[in-house]
Amino acid sequence: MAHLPARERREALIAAALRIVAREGVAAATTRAVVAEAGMPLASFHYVFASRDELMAELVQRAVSEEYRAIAPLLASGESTDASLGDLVYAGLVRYLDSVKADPERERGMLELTQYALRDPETAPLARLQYERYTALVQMALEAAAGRTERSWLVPVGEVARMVVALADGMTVSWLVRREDREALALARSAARAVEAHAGVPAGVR
Amino acid sequence: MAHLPARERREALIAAALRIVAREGVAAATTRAVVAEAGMPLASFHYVFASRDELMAELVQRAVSEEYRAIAPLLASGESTDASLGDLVYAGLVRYLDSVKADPERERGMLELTQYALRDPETAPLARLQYERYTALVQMALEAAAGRTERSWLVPVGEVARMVVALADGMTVSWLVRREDREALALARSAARAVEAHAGVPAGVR
DNA sequence: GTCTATAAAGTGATAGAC
DNA sequence: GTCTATCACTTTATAGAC
Repeated sequence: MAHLPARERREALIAAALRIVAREGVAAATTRAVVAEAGMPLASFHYVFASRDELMAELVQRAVSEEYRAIAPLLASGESTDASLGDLVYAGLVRYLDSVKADPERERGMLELTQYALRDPETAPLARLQYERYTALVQMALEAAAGRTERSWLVPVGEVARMVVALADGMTVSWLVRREDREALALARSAARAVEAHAGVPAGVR
Repeated sequence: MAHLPARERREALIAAALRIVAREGVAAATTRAVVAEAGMPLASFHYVFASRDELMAELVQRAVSEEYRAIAPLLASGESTDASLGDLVYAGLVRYLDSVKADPERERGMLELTQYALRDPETAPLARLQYERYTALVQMALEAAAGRTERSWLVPVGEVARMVVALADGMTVSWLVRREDREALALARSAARAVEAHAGVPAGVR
């Protein structure tokens, strides 16, 4: 491991740790397992991290960032201009679900890291803050979707956003537990319709 | 610890372990910590459990049973006969939320145990089965609520039940992360209205 | 700078005294 | 039956050789 810059070592160890967390869980991400995964000697660990806790804090940060990335698809707009508001919400949920299904182990690891964060006083505020950012992101998507379909929200859009985040969370857990694609899609459909029910009609009854 | 029946020892250790899981997390529930919490010598542990894994499997079973108990309030019927379907769903969600708020640490521990179960091939099927039982329980409550208010579900009630379970899960995580009672109640309200949107009106427009 | 070797503490499990 | 004492192993972290 000759002369690898400390910055790169750090990144390599974080990447290795995230792989282990996804594959075997948070508990399995010991310093030894991490350096072995990265192909480094044990001493390299404390050369770039003061402690295992420091690594864990970094992992939590990456996890929330990754989740942020995963929820971003909700923003992506369908091109078809004749889509209803419910269609747009459904498409967003399906896209999010696809990102979960694309790498279930990673998603399960992310959930574990979120729970770990809630136990650690140091990183708990970070988790709370990030949860707010998710909601704000979803809120923007909902506002855009309503604007594009010329409809308006009957309740504060922030509350609708919270419900969508809760639904996405619940949908994720449901799929991770059951692994039933059809059920998950039906759930997304029901959820989309339920969300749409919070929007007012523009002209005639739908 | 003279002559305490093995059955009672077992129960005492399980109770002690659940307290530790709630207070400090799954990782902290070591054999030593558990027997210390129960005020027993270390050897008592392997006197009633073949291994730590056996204890963990037992904890997972208790956890899912406990969650079942927590979701049961959704069944409880309000006495007032003039409540709308949305009111009944809202009341159920609030009652569930109250049970979470009554002991947040316990709830967080239950979530951890559920995640632990998903990693353990031995207990994973149990978690999946129990998830089905939750949904069935909620479905019964939804059918009863619809019957009492003389309304009917526009989509298969099983799908509505899945959505309610997802919402309850998401609501739980949201409150555990944010600890904002007002937000949680608003979320419950939005969720109740969204659920009601899946029911058809009996006669006139509401 | 890099890494082997080891320290110090904690873990699940068990043998064997009473 | 009950529990002290201990084994064999793993963990985080560090000292010190090269």
